[in-house]
Amino acid sequence: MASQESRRITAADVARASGVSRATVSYVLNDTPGQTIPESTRQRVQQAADELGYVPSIHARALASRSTGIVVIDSSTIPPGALVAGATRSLSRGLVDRGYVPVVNQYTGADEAGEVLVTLAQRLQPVAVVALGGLDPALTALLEQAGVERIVAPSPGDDPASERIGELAEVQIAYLADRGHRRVVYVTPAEPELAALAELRLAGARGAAAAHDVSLTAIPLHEQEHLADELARLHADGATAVAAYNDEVAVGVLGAAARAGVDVPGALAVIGIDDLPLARRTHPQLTTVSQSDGAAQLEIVDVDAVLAGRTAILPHPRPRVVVRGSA
Amino acid sequence: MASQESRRITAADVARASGVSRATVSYVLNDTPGQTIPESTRQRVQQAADELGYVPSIHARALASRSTGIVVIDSSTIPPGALVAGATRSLSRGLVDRGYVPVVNQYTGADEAGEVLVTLAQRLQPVAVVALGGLDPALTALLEQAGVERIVAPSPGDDPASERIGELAEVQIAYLADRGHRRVVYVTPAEPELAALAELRLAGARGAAAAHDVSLTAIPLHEQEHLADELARLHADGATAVAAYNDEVAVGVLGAAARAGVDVPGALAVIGIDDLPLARRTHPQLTTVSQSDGAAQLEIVDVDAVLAGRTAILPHPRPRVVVRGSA
DNA sequence: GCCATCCACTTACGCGCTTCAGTGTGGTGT
DNA sequence: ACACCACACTGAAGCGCGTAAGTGGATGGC
Repeated sequence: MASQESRRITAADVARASGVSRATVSYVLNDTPGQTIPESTRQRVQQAADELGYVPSIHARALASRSTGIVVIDSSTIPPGALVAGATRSLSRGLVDRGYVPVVNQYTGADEAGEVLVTLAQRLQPVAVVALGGLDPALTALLEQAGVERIVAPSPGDDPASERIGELAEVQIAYLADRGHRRVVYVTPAEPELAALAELRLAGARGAAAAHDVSLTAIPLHEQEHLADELARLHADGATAVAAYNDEVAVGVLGAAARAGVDVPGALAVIGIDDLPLARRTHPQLTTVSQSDGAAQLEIVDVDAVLAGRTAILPHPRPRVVVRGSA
Repeated sequence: MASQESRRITAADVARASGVSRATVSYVLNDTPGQTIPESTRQRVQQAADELGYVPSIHARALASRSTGIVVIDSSTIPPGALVAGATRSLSRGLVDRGYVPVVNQYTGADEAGEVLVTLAQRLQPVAVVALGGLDPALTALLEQAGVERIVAPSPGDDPASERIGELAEVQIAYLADRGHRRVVYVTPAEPELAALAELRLAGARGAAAAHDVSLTAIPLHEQEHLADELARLHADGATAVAAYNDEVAVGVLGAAARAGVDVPGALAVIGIDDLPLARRTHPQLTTVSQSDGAAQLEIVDVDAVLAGRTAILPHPRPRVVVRGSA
């Protein structure tokens, strides 16, 4: 069933069409410094390229120049949201305008070790990796080993997302302890693919609980009816607060509490993690731990600065509690 | 400041280490059919590759075999959400396991013409593009022209996501009309990047409203306090139901209603779209329009089938109302 | 008038890989 | 004893490009 298999247009085609050699085509199209090329030739080549719809092969380019022009924008260590989306978008635009090929690696909630990122780096051999959410030293090392020249991350070197996962739970517990809660329930997600992350969070929570002298009970996010019963029981048992694995789980806690008729925050305080847009939409609005400082921070204006590695994108994303109605 | 620039490990290194030729290395590592290679050699090569940490260059591979192994997973035509995230995740996993390099192209709300997708296709020369949200014929043509061999889209040829977007709103309105609601409020998201989609939804809703003789008022998802007031006012004005752009917006509506003391579903029915896990976590639980026959449908199990183009990824996702507590 | 420059190019190599077309060796069939 | 063939490989071409090195011709200086 093979048909006209329209061959890819190469620099050789452009050369033929404009009556010069391939080298000249390359020099013109890349504005190679140190070459003197008259405007007339330049235009002829340019026009031929346009007319033929020539698109250089990044693969051949990568081989020849050992530099791909690919930039991986990694947001795998930071949960999605408007901030990340905005940063990704503006960065992508800027990169495309400069002739780079941006490739994004999204947050999936299941790439603890950054394997996807490393695989991508190994296979695609990007010139740069821009990690919006930070990178731990181990990952950074792996990326360097994979041959990535430029690694751009916020506050390079200091605590990576994987370490912060537990820390966020510590912040929750500390906050609750501070408000006088002594018996708190930790609700983890039911999805098996989040189990590993949940373990990290729980570890952090347990550490903080010990330090602050609060007793901690962990339960998974059951189906609403069941959870409502459980919450009612635990509350009757003396629990006065629940810390949720993240905001989405917290919504489930809020729902179950409402169903059980347990007043939030009066009878039970609830705190999440992530500060998703969702957190502002519940009733009561969700108190939560945010990983980023203020919205504007993430809008990347100076793409060149980012590429030069001079700008930390999310400087010091020190977690902080955003106090709303639920705790 | 150049240092030890650790050279990339190539197939030649593996060949040298295992005492065979580069050709043999290639045959072993790719399981090239039609070659007879004894288990012993196979193992020697494999081991050498492992020990050296050999990672083939997709760029060289692309040049030589005119097939990159890159698969673009495009969700630029379908708004983000847990469904898409899940599908993307499972597809990526499957692809990586099979030696492909998945590259995702996310929804940005600003790529109406699919330029990003086309650019990506042109530069990366993927073997396949998997469009989770469907593709219109023009785009498909452009991709083919860019040399993409396999283009996988749901129910190929028929309505792309952009058409279905409005249809979902029609289902919402039809359901509400059916339950006797005559005055309904449509709540759209506030994010500017969703404006275009919201317009599509609204158009569908308006069409259905006209057909079912219901009057429709559209408002954006304001900040909670404001929305609560507005909802109270609209309810006093005779509105008995609200249809939300999607489940996440619906959560905001539920929150505002609770704040305003408007009973759901007694005084005000609320219906969402997407059937996210979230929909089961609110109180009352959210009645919503599901795009898939049960959540599992979007989890792509058979990656091979997808790659072979034999599977529409979202097979006939006939929207249906999942009735829960809120409407 | 002659060599040095500069200009405007071209030639040719090699990046790391796949793959086609061999090549030598040992075993079978007759 | 010889042809034949499967086996287990190897050699080398070439994918599309960047780029170092070269080439021939027009100027310029002295």
